[in-house]
Amino acid sequence: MPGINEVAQLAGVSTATVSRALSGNGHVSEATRERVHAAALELGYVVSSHASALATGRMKNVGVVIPFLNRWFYGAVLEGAESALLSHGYDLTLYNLSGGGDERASVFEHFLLRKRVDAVIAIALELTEAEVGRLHDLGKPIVGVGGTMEGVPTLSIDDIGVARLATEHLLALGHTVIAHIGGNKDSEMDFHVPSKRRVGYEEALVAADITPDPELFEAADFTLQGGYAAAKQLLGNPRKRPTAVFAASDEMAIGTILAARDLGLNVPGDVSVIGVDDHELSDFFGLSTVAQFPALQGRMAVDMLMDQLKPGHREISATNTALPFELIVRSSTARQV
Amino acid sequence: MPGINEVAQLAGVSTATVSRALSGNGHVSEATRERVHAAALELGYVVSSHASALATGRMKNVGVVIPFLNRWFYGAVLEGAESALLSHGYDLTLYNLSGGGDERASVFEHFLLRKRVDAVIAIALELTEAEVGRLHDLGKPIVGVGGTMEGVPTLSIDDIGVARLATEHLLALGHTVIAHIGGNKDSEMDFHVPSKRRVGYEEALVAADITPDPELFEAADFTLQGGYAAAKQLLGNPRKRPTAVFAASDEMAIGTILAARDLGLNVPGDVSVIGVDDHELSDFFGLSTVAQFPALQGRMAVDMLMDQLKPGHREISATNTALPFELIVRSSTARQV
DNA sequence: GTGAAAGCGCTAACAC
DNA sequence: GTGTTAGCGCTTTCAC
Repeated sequence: MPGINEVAQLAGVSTATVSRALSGNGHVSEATRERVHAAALELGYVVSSHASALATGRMKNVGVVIPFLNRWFYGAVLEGAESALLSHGYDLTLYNLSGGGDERASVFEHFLLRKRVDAVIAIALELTEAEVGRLHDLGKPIVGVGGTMEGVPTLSIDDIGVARLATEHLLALGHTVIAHIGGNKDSEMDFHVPSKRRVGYEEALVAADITPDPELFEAADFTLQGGYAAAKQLLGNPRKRPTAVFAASDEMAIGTILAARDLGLNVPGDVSVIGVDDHELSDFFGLSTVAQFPALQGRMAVDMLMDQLKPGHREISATNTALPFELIVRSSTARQV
Repeated sequence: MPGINEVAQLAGVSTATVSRALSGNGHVSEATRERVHAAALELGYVVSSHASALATGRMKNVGVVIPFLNRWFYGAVLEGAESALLSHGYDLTLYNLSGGGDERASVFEHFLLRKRVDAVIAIALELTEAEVGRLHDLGKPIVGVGGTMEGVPTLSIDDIGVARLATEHLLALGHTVIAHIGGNKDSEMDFHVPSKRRVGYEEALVAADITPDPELFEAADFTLQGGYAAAKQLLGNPRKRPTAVFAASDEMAIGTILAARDLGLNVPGDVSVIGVDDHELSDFFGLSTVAQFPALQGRMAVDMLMDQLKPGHREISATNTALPFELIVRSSTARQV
């Protein structure tokens, strides 16, 4: 493993010059620059990141904390963040907090704080004040995605607005008996997403002079299976069958479409279905949905972080930035006749 | 940010003792151990990983290279690897190679080699000899998952055996006209998985004295949509409709089930369907499958790596270890009457 | 434009 | 069991 010394020797310059030539910091004549690069290439030299990190205090590495890895949405956010980070020359150190609570404590105590990362992106995870404080004490910027956090710049979607938009679409089509499949206690994640979506749903109904009916609400766990079971309950009710269903996630909406089929109901003839996400399968199922753009979310988080990591921008404006969303109408929703 | 010096001062010992007490290497009296820990806690001290990495040469960090993030299978492998790594006190630095070819070169040149990682786990990615050589020159162990690689210990499933098992299940149920949905050129990933599965399928047929019929093969891209389209072709053929379909992935198998429904065919009454993976949705669809256990694969890869990272075990036995798989019979396969 | 040298914060011999 | 000290491999003033 060649070190900077070997390169310096081969190029006939000092290690300082090698450092300058390779990092681009400081002035080096074009001629020596080339000589150094050639020498480095010949020796297959690569800087030792710890040595340079030790000398500069910068790691070029950001920690990403995320609650799930094998769910489409989170995978997509992660993918967006990873490629953005890579293009900025940063590594991404992954911390998956799907396990229990002590795993979380351990990640914070033993990993994030070891100054191995320059900054942290928290996805769909609400950090405690203590966690935020600890990180900030160490001078590490944080960006949150998926909800707001005191003292932390965040990126989050207007979940109430998303739900209202979906519900309004159904209302505009003439539906009045609109059911909602939302979250249960377990899926009431860190930012109360399920609750907010239910609020948006109810707001839209009220705005249309319809009183929300608790019987038209079913809780599920945001999975296809859960949506299927919930939809069976809703659509199987002979007394009060909804003509439309707004599911808080596309996976649950797809479960709803499948349940409708199994009950002999036609979508959208007998029942309209709309979800949230624009899941990779939504197009296949012709599901109308309110798209959020997870990969974009990951990329935006990285951009925000890069701003904060720039030497100048020291004052963090700990505000929330709204994430875009968009109604996509496919064939699962139709006018109520 | 307190350093080891402050802790040493507060505890009234030398920095060496602090290091020993905190890392557990070397002997320290119980009394001072406690004093040091108390001091560290009071100051909120955490070791600087770069400083210790520079001093020891160990980073406690492994790089994971993976081709996809938002596909269930890969997410699950990653999840298994992440939690195993965490429990060994290692960080996981993620490199997603879903992008183009230059992204791959860049990851190797600029990231993996910066000695930020102690080792590399390559998932479903066949490293070139040059890549392996470069890594080994730097003294970094590698473990491969999903296929074999010259000079690298690997973990991989017997794809031919998997396919044979699935096909034999169908044969044993009395099916003789068995179609196969395999991969297309694009999905012919690094280890020729689709080709191997097709070979296994054909071997099983031949062993049962059935001549593989090219007309009963359709290529798809391993997605649900792709499987659906392929199945439509196969099951829509009025002249030679198969009574069973073996899909090379569960997602394609689920697509097949959906296609059968849309064609008015009953599964398993009219057509039996079997896949590979044991995808999270397979149980819901009653899909018979040959399970592979992605999270376990991730964990096993980490275990192999830890063995190699142990001081003693310097000689790498670059052999392949077979991964377990298992037939799971659900309701999508039945006796051909 | 380039070199010399002083660290960055820790660990690991080596003494005691 | 504990302290002293010499690096680990870079970056970055400060001279020249």
